[in-house]
Amino acid sequence: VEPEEEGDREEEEDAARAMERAEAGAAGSSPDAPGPEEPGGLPWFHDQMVPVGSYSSRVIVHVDLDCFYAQVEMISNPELKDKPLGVQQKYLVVTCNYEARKLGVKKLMNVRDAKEKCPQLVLVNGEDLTRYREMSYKVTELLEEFSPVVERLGFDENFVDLTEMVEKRLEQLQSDELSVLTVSGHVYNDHPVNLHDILHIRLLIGSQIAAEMREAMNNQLGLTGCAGVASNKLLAKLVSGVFKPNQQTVLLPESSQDLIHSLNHIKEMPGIGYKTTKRLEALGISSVHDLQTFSSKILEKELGISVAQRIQKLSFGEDNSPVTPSGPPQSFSEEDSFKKCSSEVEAKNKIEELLASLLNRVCQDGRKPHTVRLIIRRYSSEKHYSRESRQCPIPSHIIQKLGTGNYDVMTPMVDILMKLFRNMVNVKMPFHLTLLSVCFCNLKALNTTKKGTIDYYLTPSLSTTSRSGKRSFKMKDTHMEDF
DNA sequence: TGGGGTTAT
DNA sequence: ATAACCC
Repeated sequence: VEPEEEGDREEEEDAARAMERAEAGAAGSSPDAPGPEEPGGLPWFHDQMVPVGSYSSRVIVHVDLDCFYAQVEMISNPELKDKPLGVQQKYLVVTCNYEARKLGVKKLMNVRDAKEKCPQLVLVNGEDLTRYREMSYKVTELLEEFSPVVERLGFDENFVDLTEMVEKRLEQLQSDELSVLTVSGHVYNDHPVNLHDILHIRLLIGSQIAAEMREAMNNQLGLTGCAGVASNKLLAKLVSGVFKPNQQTVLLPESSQDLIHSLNHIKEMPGIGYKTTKRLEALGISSVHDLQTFSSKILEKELGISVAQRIQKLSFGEDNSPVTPSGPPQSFSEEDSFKKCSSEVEAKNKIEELLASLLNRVCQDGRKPHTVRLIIRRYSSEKHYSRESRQCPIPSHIIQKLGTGNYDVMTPMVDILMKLFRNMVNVKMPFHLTLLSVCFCNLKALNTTKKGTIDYYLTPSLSTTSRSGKRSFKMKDTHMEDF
């Protein structure tokens, strides 16, 4: 499939053009192409394989667990299994099992509406995410056994780049196995599979790996979910939802335009969120086709070159973003929302609760946070979404004591958080908060400072510039001396 | 709307 | 520190 010229073209490869090349090479029309039954043992496509290190069409799987929180609850308490079950946070049913969905319960439905629709609905409280988080990482770790390149998206979705794994299976494939190669699960739009098309072959192998992943999730963790296999993350994600509970779908390249045009509105395009949708609608853009055909120049002026180019590519089903291994989390946070918090004592109590949970989590993780942040949401009748935050470095003497669980780290941390609080909220004036959140971030693997060694002075992040506070590389944190 | 997460600016 | 995105 490798093009001869095109030396310095950008890595993003047009799926359609890759296809043309693949078809031209793979259709068997070339008179001197070796046949599938070639006695040399090498299947016909081996000479089409892409040289190591060059860009090629990828095989990506998107794995999406079915109603994840509800599944975890049903595993915790099997008596819930055959009942309509909703998971409640505050006055919302954030998710529910399929029994409940059959009876009309929807995600993010008000508890009152849900009970009205479905009086038999069983509700469990899901405000404590601990068990969901733990199960979520078990899933990611299981997938990492297949291939280490796993990117998490929320607690219940993962992308895996299967390209290398597929290449390996392709190399092991015997020519007599090729003719009996079959897809696992659905093919989007029932598009016919062409075993003479190398891209089809690779995606079929991807679909088999996806099936193995779902089997492993079910056998080892007792979880069901969907999977979508395609040539990039956008398409994999879109196609994973086509057949819904506990099924999988592969997208062949010829159907990618059908898939993206199956979206009824650009707001359904992953990567186009609330704000961008509003701005696009203001430009008269509402369908995928509208976005495809809209002037690139004007779009760039309106949204900035970065967003404009990215989302317009998305509208064609193009997405060159890599599957970025998530690894361990970048931050830990705990939040609580409420109708009203209007006194400092009240806030302090809530902050202490959040902090206590966080300290346990951070202790378990082993790494040390070097930054702490306090986030609030103020009451406002109309204004959607507005959070404010203050953050500061955690003093090193506190960081040292974080893992030990022994010394009292609560008191000094609460002091810091309350200073951040008073920096945001004028406690001498009336206030009305509806959310408090504490976040630990800037996590570092402990004790690798090499202090006193020559490395210490040769490592830019450790030497005096970043330690002298005011001359630091980026001065974003509120420093405690400023109070 | 909950209780989380991420990256870019 | 905020704003956008994701679940």
